[in-house]
Amino acid sequence: MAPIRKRTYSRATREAAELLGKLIRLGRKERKMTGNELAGRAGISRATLQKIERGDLKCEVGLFFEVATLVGVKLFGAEDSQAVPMHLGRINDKLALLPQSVRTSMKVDDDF
Amino acid sequence: MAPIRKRTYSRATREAAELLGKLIRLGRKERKMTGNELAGRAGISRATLQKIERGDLKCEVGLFFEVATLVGVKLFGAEDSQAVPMHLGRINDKLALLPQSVRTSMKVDDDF
DNA sequence: TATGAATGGATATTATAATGGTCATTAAAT
DNA sequence: ATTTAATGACCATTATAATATCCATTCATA
Repeated sequence: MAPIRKRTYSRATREAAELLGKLIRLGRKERKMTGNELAGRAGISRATLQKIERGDLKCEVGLFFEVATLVGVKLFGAEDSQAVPMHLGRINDKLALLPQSVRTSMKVDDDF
Repeated sequence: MAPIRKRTYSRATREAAELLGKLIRLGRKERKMTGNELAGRAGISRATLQKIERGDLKCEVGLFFEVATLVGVKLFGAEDSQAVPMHLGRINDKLALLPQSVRTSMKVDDDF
């Protein structure tokens, strides 16, 4: 009955999702696809596609990305299909160098 | 009991989420934050943060973006804070020019 | 202008994500 | 080497996203 959970999102988050949603809608229209067509291809309902194009933050990230991919929206400025895998490789390297566990140095015991 | 719904995602989608997740983990470690700290700041559970950093496609896009923002991961190659709003403006302009409704021209009646 | 496709929005139901808790393992700092 | 925070993983519960379906409206075409 009572709304138990209320989330807030930063402006950056809201605008990023709104942008992605509109890029998707733009891509869809450029390809002359209807909402039903795109939803069908993505394997989702038209209602969900509408939420995505509206930038609804509650939708699955997987659905956002899947639909974006279907209409040719490049994620992470991925010019070609190998950009993301390549970027992934570099990130893995950087992560491997970092300490595995972050430890906040418990005490600044500098009075020795 | 029986798994009713099974979704598949394209490779591009999976890799994009994996990349974003790792960028988040990298950003977190660079800032020397623990999982609990970041989860707390984002207002989510540690378990959910772990899913996000793993690139779990089932998580909310809003949570992905919120956490990314918190650790300084730039979405859509947004160098500064005004890049996304500016991009948004341009997209709105392009959308305004397009026909509001996509109509698959019923018949290719080109024998006139 | 008429007409039907396309869209926008709402709702009840169903599938599932997020949570909070627990336990085992790892590894940073002493 | 010891200690203990940090992490990784799992599970039952709860909150909620996705669906299906509906109706109203808009608008591209004939």
